[in-house]
Amino acid sequence: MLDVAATAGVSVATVSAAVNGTAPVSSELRGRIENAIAAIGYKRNAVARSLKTGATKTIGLVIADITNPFFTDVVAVIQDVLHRAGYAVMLCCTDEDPEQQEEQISLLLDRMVDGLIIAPAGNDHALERVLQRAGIPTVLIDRISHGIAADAVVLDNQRAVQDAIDYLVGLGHRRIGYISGSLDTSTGLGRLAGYCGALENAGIQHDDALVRIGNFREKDAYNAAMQLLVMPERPSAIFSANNLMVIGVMKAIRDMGLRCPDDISVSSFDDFPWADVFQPNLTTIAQPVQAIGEHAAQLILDRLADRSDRPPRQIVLAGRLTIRASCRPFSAPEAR
Amino acid sequence: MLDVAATAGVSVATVSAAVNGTAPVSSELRGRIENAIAAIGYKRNAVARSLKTGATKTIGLVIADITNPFFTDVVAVIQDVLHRAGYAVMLCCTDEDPEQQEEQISLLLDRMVDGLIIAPAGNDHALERVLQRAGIPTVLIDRISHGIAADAVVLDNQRAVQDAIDYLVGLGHRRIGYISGSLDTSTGLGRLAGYCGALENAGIQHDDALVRIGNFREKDAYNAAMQLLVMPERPSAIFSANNLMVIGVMKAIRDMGLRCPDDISVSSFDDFPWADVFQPNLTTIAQPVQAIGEHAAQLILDRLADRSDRPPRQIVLAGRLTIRASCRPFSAPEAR
DNA sequence: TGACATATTCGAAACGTTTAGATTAGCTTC
DNA sequence: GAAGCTAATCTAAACGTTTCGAATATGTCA
Repeated sequence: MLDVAATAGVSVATVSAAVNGTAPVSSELRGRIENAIAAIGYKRNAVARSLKTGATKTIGLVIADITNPFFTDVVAVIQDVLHRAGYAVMLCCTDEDPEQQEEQISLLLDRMVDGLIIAPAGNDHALERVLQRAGIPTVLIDRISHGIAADAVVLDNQRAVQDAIDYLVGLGHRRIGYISGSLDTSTGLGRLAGYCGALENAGIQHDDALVRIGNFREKDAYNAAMQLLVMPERPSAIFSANNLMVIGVMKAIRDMGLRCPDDISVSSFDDFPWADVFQPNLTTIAQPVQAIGEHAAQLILDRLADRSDRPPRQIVLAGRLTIRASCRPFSAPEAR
Repeated sequence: MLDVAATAGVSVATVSAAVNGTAPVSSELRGRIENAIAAIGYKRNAVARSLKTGATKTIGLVIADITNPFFTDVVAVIQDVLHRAGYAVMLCCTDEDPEQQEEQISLLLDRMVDGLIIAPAGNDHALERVLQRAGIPTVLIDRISHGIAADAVVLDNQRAVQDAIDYLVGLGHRRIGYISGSLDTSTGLGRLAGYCGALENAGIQHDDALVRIGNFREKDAYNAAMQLLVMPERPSAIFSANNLMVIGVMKAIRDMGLRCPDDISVSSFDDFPWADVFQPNLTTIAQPVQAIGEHAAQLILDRLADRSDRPPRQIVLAGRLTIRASCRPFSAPEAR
């Protein structure tokens, strides 16, 4: 900028004013400055700018797993909206590990991000303290962390799972296996509550043995499903609490020599773009990823715009049960 | 940091030395400083640090589409390696649009990233100039851009596709449809060359009408496949040049009332984690995503470590044809 | 013509670090 | 005991911006 000022024969203050349009500059000087900029190939140094202004125009985005299509779908729309608003996005993954989460958030805070969008892993109170201290706008997505009073956009997980289980019950299923996500997350908890609620409504006795923890991971879900499938009286249907886990469930079913939906019905949280064209065509709960992303981005932009301390807003969206062909009416097992 | 220095009763230089370990500090002062840091809750300001040192410890990562599982797999391992080395990653998406690409790169350059990992969109010479001017270490992944002399890690696309087409030819197929990616990319070109090469080797006359551009996008691929399927003498097999497009191909097949593999064989570039458990079990070319990511990260770290101007290294990896059940031996159409 | 408002432009002090070079203190060594 | 080292610490100048208040120029009005 000094070089520009020198070749244009003006002061740096004027260059700054011209570049940012923060103060009137005569067209004469503006012309000279623009020429100088073009000649030198000057680019404003965002780091120095950030140091002075205290704003990096960057948002930190913390999710569990970049390999999970649900998160990437949401990330894609968040990025889109924020870029349009002049913000860059710094993406970090926690692998569902609270310790890594803290590390990543610390890294983002070091870099002075202006705001944070987080899908919290675990239910650590550490997060609460860290965010308190950071004192920057934060919005929670997908999951909420107990005790953190922040803007959030989440799904009505309980309602959504209840719909799915109701559907299975309606097909006559009574012994329904449930592969749960980590119970350290609000999603894990909420979805399980939906399962339990639906069973209770239907007057079906809850059987602890039918609920297994898959930690939202394919591998863990595979093992969990295996345990379900080797039971003497195995479930006639299995519900998986997310997209990654249902792959594990399907692999377990295959490895046990069973077929879906002939031998066992399967349904899961999160939709797949290919579900319509690959068999079994999975019956899923589709999340409104577009809406989730847009709301999250908008919430953070609002907070960034007016620093007013309006009370946190929680946006709750609904999942949509998408019935395909992976669930069959219950039929008594012939000879197991 | 001044606060820390003040409460510890030392100079900022000493605090800096203690924090960074760049100069010896007596254990006496080190203790006082550590206490002061704990008391105040001091965190080093990375922005100021970057301004002074000229390094942001951040790598820009530019890909086409965060929604594409191939890219996210690669991104995941790159992030992992770079984080371990103390670098943050800033992820940007171009949507295969050279203009957006330039914008995103500009944004990263503004923020003074220390290096760039790019899967270039288009074959613009603009990119070349921009990178030249930026003068920071760059590694290209997945695709190479003509005329850019940079480190790169790519696949032997031609060889890989040739293997797949050889396989189809071996099954007796003669009219093989090809859904191509954008021919502005080296991957689009290389994969098409593999198709053409295999056909030539087999002595099969090339038919332009069998090659359609799907631009690596599901939607475009759907339309492209539709054109193939309404031909009077439609192909008996279709190869899709990436993962997103094969979904479009399958949808087209379904919408035409056909079945895979009964009526038509399908194969594609890029593997799916669920391909083993959903029918038709796709025969695919799996890319070594782990290796791609590790090499890319290592190349950039090497460049960052020694600024030596060693000639660019190009790492070429091999794809692996994974035969499943989506291709059948050719049988003459009965009554089409 | 002098006083005053208005419109531009400029000088210089931040922002929070790093770091080269100066300073000081404490030891050796002759 | 002076000279010379070494080790630890400090002072102060950067890094490239933004921004406040001062300075300058131009025009207007009495």
